[in-house]
Amino acid sequence: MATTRRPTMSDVAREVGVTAKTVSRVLNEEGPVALDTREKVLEAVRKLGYQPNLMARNMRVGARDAAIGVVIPEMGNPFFGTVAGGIESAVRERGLTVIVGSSSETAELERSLISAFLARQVSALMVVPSAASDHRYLRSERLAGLPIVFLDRPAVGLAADCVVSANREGARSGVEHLAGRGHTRIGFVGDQPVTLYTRRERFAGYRDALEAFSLPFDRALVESGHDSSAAAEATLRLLALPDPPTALFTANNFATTGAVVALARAGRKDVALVGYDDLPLAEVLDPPLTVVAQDPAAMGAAAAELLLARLDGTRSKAQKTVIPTKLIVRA
Amino acid sequence: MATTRRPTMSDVAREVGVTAKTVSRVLNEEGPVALDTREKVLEAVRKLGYQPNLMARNMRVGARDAAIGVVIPEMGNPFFGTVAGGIESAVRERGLTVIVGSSSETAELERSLISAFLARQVSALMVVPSAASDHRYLRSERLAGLPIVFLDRPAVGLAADCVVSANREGARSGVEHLAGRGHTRIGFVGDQPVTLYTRRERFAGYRDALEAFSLPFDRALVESGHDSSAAAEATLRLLALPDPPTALFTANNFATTGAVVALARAGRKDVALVGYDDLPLAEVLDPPLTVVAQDPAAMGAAAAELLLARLDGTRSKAQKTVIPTKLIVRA
DNA sequence: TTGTAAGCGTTATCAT
DNA sequence: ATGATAACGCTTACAA
Repeated sequence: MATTRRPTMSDVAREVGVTAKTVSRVLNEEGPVALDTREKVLEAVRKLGYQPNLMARNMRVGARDAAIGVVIPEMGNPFFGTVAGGIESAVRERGLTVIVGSSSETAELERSLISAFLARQVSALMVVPSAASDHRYLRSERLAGLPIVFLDRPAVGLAADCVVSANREGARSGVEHLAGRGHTRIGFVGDQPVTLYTRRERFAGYRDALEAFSLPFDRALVESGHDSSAAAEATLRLLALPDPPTALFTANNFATTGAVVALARAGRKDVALVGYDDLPLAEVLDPPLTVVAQDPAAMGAAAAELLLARLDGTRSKAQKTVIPTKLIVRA
Repeated sequence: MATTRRPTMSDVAREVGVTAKTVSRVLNEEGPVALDTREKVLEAVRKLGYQPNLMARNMRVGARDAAIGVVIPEMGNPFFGTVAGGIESAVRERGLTVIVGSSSETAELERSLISAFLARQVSALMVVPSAASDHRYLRSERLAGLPIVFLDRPAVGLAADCVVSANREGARSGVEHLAGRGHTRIGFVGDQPVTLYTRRERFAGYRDALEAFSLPFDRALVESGHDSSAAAEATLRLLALPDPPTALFTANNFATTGAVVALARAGRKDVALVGYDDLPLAEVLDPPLTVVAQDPAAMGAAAAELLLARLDGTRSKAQKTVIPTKLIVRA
């Protein structure tokens, strides 16, 4: 298999009998070109299957690559997938490409992904930070004018734009819903590690709600688990308590899934449940699941808007956009 | 805000008092370099915050970018998200970056994404083709030795590697499960458009099963819908039939979600349901949901393996890898 | 209307 | 052990 070399602009030029510059003119619709030269060039382009080399172009023009680098913790998580989709569609009409990488929630991978993006001369960065990461090292990039927007969780050690969910208020509304229905022992199943921004905020909202209803805080009612099977086990531990909770608040979609499965297996339809983040099948569960719904697509779109404004030269100080949540009562 | 220029290799060189080439030598650990020159260079790199420009490097080396372009229909669909995640983790240790774009299931967007990837000199392509697309235009790329692997659905008009689910056999096993339990009128709710490869194959499996059980085929029992609300409506149409089905086979995850919701709203626990593709909450539904489970992560990993082999120079003819499904009986 | 020369930030080649 | 020069594929500035 004679692996043929990819044709360059000069190959096209030679084919037609002109200079590379003329081909460049035709392709960029720049300056005057004789009509039949134009025709011939375009035909040669088709014939040779010529594709311009964007890398070379960008380098010469001194522009960055028309791509934005996006770092998310996991691709398989529909929450982050939807966020990434929101970013992409908001950014597409501007001719920007999205490069996505996943950090598996580790600071090392996050940093190495970001380096890879920077080395590729991306025009902007969008990052869902992992729990342990510190973003001081990005200061020089920010100073150099590279737009960076943080998503779902704010940056650490860096004043940068960010778009987050109304975590604390949302969690509070969910827990108050339970308290309002007479529950006094409400369990909390949150993400791991507990230092995660969203986990901390939602936990704070949980405590806010307890306080608002003058309910005592009991550390024994707080459990954690990163994936849904860990959350299921956490749920069982709570149910096995001497003085078990009569209601649960689960602080993210995996936690909710885990708790729903655990309760169903245990046949415990008497335990009330409110989850942070909506689930596709929430309404058909038995009992139907009340949730604090986020709007991941809106988060992605808002982040993209901020980013585009920065790319357009907006120089205002770092902004924090909070996307409201919505309590969907189904029980 | 003095938007400082990003330092180049020559900047580092000037700082130390050497030539760019020497800096290059240090950074690439190539050729002999005096120990203290090395030290000084590395310090200058740190001090200036120098980041090598990958675009320039790749251009000079004549190598393609160490990235693989992945085209999926939708990021928010956990099936494709998980597939993409499988690809990424399989490919990461080789130092390859994944660039993901979504085609929104349209041939135009798919093609323009692929062009964007090619212009960026990606090392390989991985594509979930949209329904209407034709891939003849990629022949020259294949000839030029660019590895291309098709995922979930084969290429059209192009002999290329592909990794697909055992659609026909899987669907057949699911429908046979229903027939085996005595159902003689089994509805089919599939994807739209009906020309979609996976839809056609799973439909063929449905017919295989009917034939195996000597059940008559009734066109009225076949419905379609692309998202879950369309599938819900399709389900209601089936139930409203004069001689309605007593069981349903839903041919993808959205169709399944839609049908589950529709049945629950109608309070129809008597209608049996088997879905293609597993759902996180399948086991806790009432009645529990029996599914034909796919393995999206395995699909991504298998595709990545094929791709890496091609990158390593394997020149065998196009391969088709079929990932088996598993019937999970829960009812 | 088209061509020539130079240069973007790297690395290959050949000197020194 | 290091440097000078050319080159990758393209575009800018200027000339013809």
